[in-house]
Amino acid sequence: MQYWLLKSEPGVYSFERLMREKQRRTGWECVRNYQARNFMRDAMQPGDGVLFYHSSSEPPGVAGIARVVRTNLVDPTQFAADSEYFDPKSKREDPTWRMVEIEGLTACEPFVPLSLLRAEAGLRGMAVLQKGQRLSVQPVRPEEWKIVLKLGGIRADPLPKGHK
DNA sequence: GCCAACGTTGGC
DNA sequence: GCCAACGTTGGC
Repeated sequence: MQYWLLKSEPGVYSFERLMREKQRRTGWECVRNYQARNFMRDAMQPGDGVLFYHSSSEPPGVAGIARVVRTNLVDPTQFAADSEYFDPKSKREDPTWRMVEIEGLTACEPFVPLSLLRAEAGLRGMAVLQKGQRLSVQPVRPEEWKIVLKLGGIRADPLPKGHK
């Protein structure tokens, strides 16, 4: 079991919106980056933990946590001709873009702003804090997961203890 | 709005 | 396969 950080602009899709979805679930559509695609296709597993990160917002930071429900699903937006995420090169029989389904679990209370993540010694190596890191799907270490939950006031980790 | 960092595109 | 040009991300 592994942990991940997923970025979303709250103006486009927020953690609050996820929590209002039927079953609190949504397909993580519209990712158009190969490295992120590969994580969703090859590495993520049902049951993995997700830090839901709000980017391009004031302030940016972790809004809540979720879990991975299903992985390596076909992103339908690549075939939607009227979508800005339409990919004319993608083939039905071999779709280029994949997604995962996630389920919202718990909001951070309080919200964990980026500035607080930066101030935390134990998070120095966290991917989202590294200069130039723009990837929208990032692996998170178990220690980092634990620290962020603590900062976000989530006392009881809702996910089963991971083991390597 | 700025701009550094990074990814993608396309000519050669 | 190189790499310049261009587009995007995302914090500030």
